[in-house]
Amino acid sequence: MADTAAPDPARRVAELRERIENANHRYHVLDDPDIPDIEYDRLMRELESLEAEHPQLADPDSPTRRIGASPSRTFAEVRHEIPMLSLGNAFSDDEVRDFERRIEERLELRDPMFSVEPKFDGLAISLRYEDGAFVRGATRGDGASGEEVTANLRVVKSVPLRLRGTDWPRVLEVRGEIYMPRAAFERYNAQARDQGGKVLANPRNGAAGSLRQLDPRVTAARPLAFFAYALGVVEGSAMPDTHSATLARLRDWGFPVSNLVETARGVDGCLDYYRRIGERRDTLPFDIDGVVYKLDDLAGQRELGFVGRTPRWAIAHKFPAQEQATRLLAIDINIGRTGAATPTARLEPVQVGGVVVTNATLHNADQVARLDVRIDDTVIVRRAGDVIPEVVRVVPEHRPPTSVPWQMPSHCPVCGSELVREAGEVVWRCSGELVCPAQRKEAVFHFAARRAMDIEGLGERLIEDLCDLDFVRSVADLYALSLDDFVEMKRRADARDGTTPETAKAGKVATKWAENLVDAIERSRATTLERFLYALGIEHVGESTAKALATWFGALERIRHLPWPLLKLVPDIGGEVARSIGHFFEQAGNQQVIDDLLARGVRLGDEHAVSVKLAKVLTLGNVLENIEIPKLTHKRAQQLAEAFSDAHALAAASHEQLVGAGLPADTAAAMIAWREDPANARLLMDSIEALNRFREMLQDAGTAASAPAPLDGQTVVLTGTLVALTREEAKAKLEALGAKVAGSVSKKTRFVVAGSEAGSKLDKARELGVEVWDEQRLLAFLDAPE
DNA sequence: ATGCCTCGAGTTCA
DNA sequence: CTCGAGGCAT
Repeated sequence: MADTAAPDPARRVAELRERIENANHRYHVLDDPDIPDIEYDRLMRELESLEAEHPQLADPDSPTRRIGASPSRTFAEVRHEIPMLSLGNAFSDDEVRDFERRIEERLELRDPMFSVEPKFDGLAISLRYEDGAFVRGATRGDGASGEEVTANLRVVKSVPLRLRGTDWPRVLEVRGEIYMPRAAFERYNAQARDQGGKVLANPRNGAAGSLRQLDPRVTAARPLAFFAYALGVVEGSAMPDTHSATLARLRDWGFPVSNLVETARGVDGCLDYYRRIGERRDTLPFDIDGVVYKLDDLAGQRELGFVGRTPRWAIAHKFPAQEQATRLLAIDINIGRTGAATPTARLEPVQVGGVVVTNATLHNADQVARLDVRIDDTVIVRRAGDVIPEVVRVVPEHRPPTSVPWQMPSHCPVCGSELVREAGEVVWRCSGELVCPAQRKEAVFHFAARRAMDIEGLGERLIEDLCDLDFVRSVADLYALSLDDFVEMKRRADARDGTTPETAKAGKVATKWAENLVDAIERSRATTLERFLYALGIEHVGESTAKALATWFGALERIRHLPWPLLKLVPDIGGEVARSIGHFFEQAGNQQVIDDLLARGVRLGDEHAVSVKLAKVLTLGNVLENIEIPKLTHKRAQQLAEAFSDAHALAAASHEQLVGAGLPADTAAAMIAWREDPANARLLMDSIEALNRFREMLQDAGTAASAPAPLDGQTVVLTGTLVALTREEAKAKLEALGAKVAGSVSKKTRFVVAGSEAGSKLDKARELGVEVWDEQRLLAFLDAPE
């Protein structure tokens, strides 16, 4: 059979490629091999040697290339022109019935046909074909954009490199699931164990991890497979009008489509399918976590549309979350940044849904009481729909007779300070504040976080060591650390742990990590007021509040010594938040830390003048109202402010003068009595001084200040997927024009920008009669704001 | 007082 | 991501 003459290498190469791809298709897609492995290997070797002899015949789509190209540095981002969906979940028959009833009502029909399929437990991807050739593959990512993993997908044998047949569209995107068959997973792990390699936790993580390999040759060694189940962009040719026919067409083109896919009529057909698949679940060659029902008729799908990012025409019917019984070994207390004491269950390690679970949060003392979880209990652990393990309940039969209800300890396990609970609050907190090492560590961790000071490389372990070995007592100490300090710290940590110092092994050159850290710390010195305020870790001050403080007051000095009741002048800052900020700045220790940070070179590059927005709310009446003088209502405060042109005169006014200004006698008396307290008198004076100071600044800054931003004070909402801009970019640009970008639509919303696949927010906007813009209009507006 | 809406805080594992 | 609670409008 061998053509020893080999007259035309090009023709032979083409022939070999075709035969090998056919064999691949029969083997990997149809699961029906037509030639023995030995024959396949022989063809492959022949092709390899021909390609080596005749480099001009090389082709990136040759089957020999499936073994993998050389490593790439990182993954590029790929935007999905048509976003990749997430599905709504149903956990009960009733939820499926609701789903079906909604479709029947909206489309006014009975018992529609559904395409029903297993829900593969793998990794969703999108494959792009142009003129029949595979050109790009990407992970689902967040649905709007994912990572470009073309090289890794090329080595997956059931991914066609070229489409079969001829009638395919010019551009075709096929969506589906990459998964690792169970047998292949077992085989891989057995081998890995033998060779002392890394064992994969479960097939799903195996698939996900394999695709994210930077080196496709590693991916090639992992046994991955693919199932197609949906379309993305299609250009240049008509497609069938049902989902099931679409899948059949994909099959013809060479895509693997699971043979468990069926059609079913109405809810009964769906539920029947669910049960049949459920029975077979354990014997299937791959993991599934439920089944998916999709309305088969594509016109009906279009009519139904989306709610948010999930389609109304499809739903995932999940199998019950996997539950496991295990022993609860202990309940530890975790102390967070704010001192919150969170009970955590330490569990006998147990496999739940494929991963080993050893910890599960118990949320708070009330939750522990509700479940009546006790040490040594046998508990049921579940990895609910998503990932995070939770304790569902106790198995009372297995409870040891001597067990006693668990109680929140009275003192912090870390620093020994008392644990206290505010009236009406659920959480217990460590009262140690600055002295509690746990809180200090968390504070440093928060400070260094990406969204705060963004000190790259300063992670949990390092912070732990720095704090434990006393190199860092406050965040300001970070800025006094030298290269030698880091090296010395590492030496002591190694000595403490009895580990062999890497520095000793490799000589003194192994300090690159320390150099990087010193650099990272240096870089973080240049920051913004907003990030700095957030980094301080003041309770109730997250990114959004930090930003508000920064824009309204413009400079740290104006905030850190402000009588805290005045913070309430800023919208969205109320009593609780203002008090918390005040409490923070009242502590000398915190002020010292800020002084140290500034002295050690932290620079707030964006400090600016007070916002003119303050002028509107900065009135004597508002100030009086916000410092909460007893009996002084909003109306009375405004009235009083009208009567006194000189704020200082008001602060010193006698009972008679107050009554003269129109205040009822008892209100005046209450104010005088309140003022007797030196602390209150002081607050009044300080507030008035701050008021006058800001007024002057506002005048100096010039009332001629810039015209108000076009969208000043207006709220806009983004929904759906934008094409030209990312959501972040759009948000930044709108904010630059003075807008506030909110997450949900209300009557106050000025307009909603709706990208493609816009969902419930768009519905809501229409319902409330809020103006809706498309992306074009937004772009035009950003280009030339009116 | 009541009911949205948004923001903050906390959490698991690879 | 989910829950709770703070802020604000009704």
